Amino acid sequence: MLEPEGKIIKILIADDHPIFRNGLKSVIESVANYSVVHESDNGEDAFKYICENEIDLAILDVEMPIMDGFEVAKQLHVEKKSLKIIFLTMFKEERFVNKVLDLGVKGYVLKENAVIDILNAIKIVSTGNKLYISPIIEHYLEARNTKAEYNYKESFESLTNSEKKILKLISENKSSKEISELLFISGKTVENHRSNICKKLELTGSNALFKFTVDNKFLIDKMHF
Amino acid sequence: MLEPEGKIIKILIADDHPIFRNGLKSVIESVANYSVVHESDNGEDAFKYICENEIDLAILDVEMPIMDGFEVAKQLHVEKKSLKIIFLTMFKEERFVNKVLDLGVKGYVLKENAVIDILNAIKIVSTGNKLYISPIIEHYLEARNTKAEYNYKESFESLTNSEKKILKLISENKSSKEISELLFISGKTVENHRSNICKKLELTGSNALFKFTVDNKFLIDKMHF
DNA sequence: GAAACCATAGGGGCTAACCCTCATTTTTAG
DNA sequence: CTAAAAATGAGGGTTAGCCCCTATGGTTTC
Repeated sequence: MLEPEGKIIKILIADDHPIFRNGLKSVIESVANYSVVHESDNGEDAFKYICENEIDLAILDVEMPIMDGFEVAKQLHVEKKSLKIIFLTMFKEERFVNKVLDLGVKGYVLKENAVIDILNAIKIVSTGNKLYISPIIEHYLEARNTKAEYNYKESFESLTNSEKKILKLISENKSSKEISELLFISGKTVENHRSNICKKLELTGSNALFKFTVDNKFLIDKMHF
Repeated sequence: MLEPEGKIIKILIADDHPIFRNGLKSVIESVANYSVVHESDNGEDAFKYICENEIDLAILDVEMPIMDGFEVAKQLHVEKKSLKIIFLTMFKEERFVNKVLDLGVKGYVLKENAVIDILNAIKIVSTGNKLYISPIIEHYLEARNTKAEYNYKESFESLTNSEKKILKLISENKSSKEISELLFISGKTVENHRSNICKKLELTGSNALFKFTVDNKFLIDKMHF
């Protein structure tokens, strides 16, 4: 493993599993000019360290306590432009990848491919402004792009605050009656909102909305309003 | 880290994340008489190795390709009585712990506590027939035992084959009409089955069945009929 | 062969959610 | 200030699923 440049690349790793962190560190430091300068077991600690110290690259686990990888990236990329971020995750779901790219994250590496992929990812991401995504995920994306897929992100943004509030409660398995009692509004209003949500999300049929919230619980939980 | 006995304990580790495996190995082998004799990145490989070789302890990730930890344990504990099994997992859900204990698995360690817990677990499990469960999970279990919990496993077994078949299809988001067309039976029959399933599972109210299948998808997928 | 169980099927009632349309008030934006 | 957008409410219709009942033919079991 040789690198053309002698410059030391300062790396932060954040993952809540100490054993994984250990393994990751030893893989990374097998390359001479890579140095792991800080380890975090949660997103908040990583965020603080990055704000207060100069580092080149942050490798963030997506699933972490306190702040997850998404949160950290969201807070960071506005202020720190030189910083590169690589996500480590177990999820190969497409929707994640989209979200990641929106945040300005440069790398997306699947944990099960980590040994092979992480060094490639660091190399590509740290030398220039290029993107690295685990090959297996790229394969996924290609398959995805062949079929025209409805863009839920866009649709979510077309929802009003009331609609989002109600969508959230539907995802928590609340009936229209329960929602009306929680929000101190008429049951009829709730039903009207439901109806409008269905229209905006292009959902039709019995229970379509609840089924949608089940399938997209992740996105709904992350919804801000 | 001193051990009273000089006997070498032969350990197999199975986890689909190579970096985690590396880290785990180095933690384990920091103890003189622990030796990792084989690493697997999937359950099937682990199963085969264990069948063909004499090892003392298998540390299995619950989430693995081909065969998961549950499958491996299920196949093994009948034939190999001297073998000890420790599960490594990210899930602290109670239902998993119950399932694990039923299989004769001796250890249950959460990945986020792995560095501290795994060596304790190996020590306790390998010296005698004792059980080790990550303290944080034990805390969970205590809380759980105070409330009387409905036993779904029992209820599942009370379902007839037709009912199970239909429950599976409901979990796949099929309507009664669709199910009737798939099974070549009247829609009314499907509704009767639904009704009986609701009675057996003690579910009432609109959509309760579908909500149940969402919450218990894991169990339904494992259902045999 | 009676009892029990199962799969099948239908009648009929009820409700929650979906689906229109319309109307009023409040908030927001130009 | 005015126009658009959002939030609230309602009337009225359809449907899927829940729930109660009965009933018939087929197994299994004692």
